[in-house]
Amino acid sequence: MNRQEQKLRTRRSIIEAAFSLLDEQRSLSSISLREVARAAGIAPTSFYRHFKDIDELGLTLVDEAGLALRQLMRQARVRIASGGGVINTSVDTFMEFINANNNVFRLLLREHTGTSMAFRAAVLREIKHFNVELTDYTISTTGLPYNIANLQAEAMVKLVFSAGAEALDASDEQKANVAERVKLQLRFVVNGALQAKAEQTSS
Amino acid sequence: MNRQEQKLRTRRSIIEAAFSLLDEQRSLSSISLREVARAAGIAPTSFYRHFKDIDELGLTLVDEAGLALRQLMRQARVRIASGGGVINTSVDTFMEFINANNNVFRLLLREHTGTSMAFRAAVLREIKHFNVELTDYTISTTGLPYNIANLQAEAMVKLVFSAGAEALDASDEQKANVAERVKLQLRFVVNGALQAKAEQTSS
DNA sequence: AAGTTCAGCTTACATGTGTACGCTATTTTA
DNA sequence: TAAAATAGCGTACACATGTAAGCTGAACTT
Repeated sequence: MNRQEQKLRTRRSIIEAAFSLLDEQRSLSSISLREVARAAGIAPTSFYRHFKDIDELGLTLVDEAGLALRQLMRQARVRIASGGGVINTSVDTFMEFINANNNVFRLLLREHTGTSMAFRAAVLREIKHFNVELTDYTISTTGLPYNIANLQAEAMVKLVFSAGAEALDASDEQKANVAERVKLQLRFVVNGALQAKAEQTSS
Repeated sequence: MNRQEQKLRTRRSIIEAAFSLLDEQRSLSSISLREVARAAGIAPTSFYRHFKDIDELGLTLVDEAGLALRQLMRQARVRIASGGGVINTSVDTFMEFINANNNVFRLLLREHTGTSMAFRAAVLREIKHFNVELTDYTISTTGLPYNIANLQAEAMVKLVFSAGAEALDASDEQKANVAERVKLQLRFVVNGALQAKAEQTSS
């Protein structure tokens, strides 16, 4: 077996091990190097062959989580194109993601308000992607002026993420309920923004 | 000096010490008993004379933070009564609170998505207070039906808390900007909810 | 074939942790 | 005033942590 290949494989298993440790009771700052090494099946000191720090691993995890989220976005856009309503499709896609990638979303949520400035910044970067994309989309489909579209997009992302947070701890029925509610709330925002545009242009 | 009184005083200094440790890099789960004891100026083992656990201290802190938040709410209501606009006054009051009680709000924000189920539940209870109060207020002032008022209130609380999170890390100018933006977003929500009512009653 | 590289290992150490145990000094009770 | 209660302390122990140092064997290079 190739040496480079083997190294990558081990690196992968470290990352997977770390994700598996990030259940509802652990955050990045609370998992120890030794613990990760143990779960990955390597000696503690071998960890350093792959990451300088445990923080470097953390940043890698945030990046991976962000990547997964961006893939989700793309998927949502495809589904929207084939009809079904923007809000409905987006929220449903998002909720499916949370269900399927529990720990991935939990990581983002937790580190968003976590203790590491670097992690917070990394998560914010990912959220900003969402905002930019949604702003652009809104402008191109509704013709809202930039400032209003941007405010609307930001509010929507915040509401969806908050709903996602609720859904993480919730039962299946509760999850459905959360999804329903956030859809209605998103409609409030959309309609409010439209109204704001009407007022702005008529003045 | 009274013995009971002295005990309370020490208990206070433990709590204060803990709050002082909860800066932007520390969460409840990352502060150690010994650290708190050190900061409070007592021996590690003396801690147990006041709290069974470090978790028990944590719950106390969340409760205290919640109390501070409820006092804030009352203050906002007073200021609203003397004019100035509900949204404006509420957001301004909230932002002042965050500025003045940095670590207190940070605690709530962090533990809201933290690693301890008990802490999360405790924070949720505090947020629910906000929702209930705001829902009642909305019904009594606008006559919105319960379901709509409730959705609106929930969305508003979420947006304000999210804005608070942003403000925590922000400079003064940025803070002002965040406040401006969230006010506009709240207006979106309010107007959207009003519109939803119009549609619901006309059907 | 000989030499070099390097992923992963074992061993080791200093440091921080939670908490059990028992003592002391002071307040409180009787 | 004598006895009981108790806030706070010092000592002690078992444990987990990060990481330094050096070794080994297999994969690569020449």
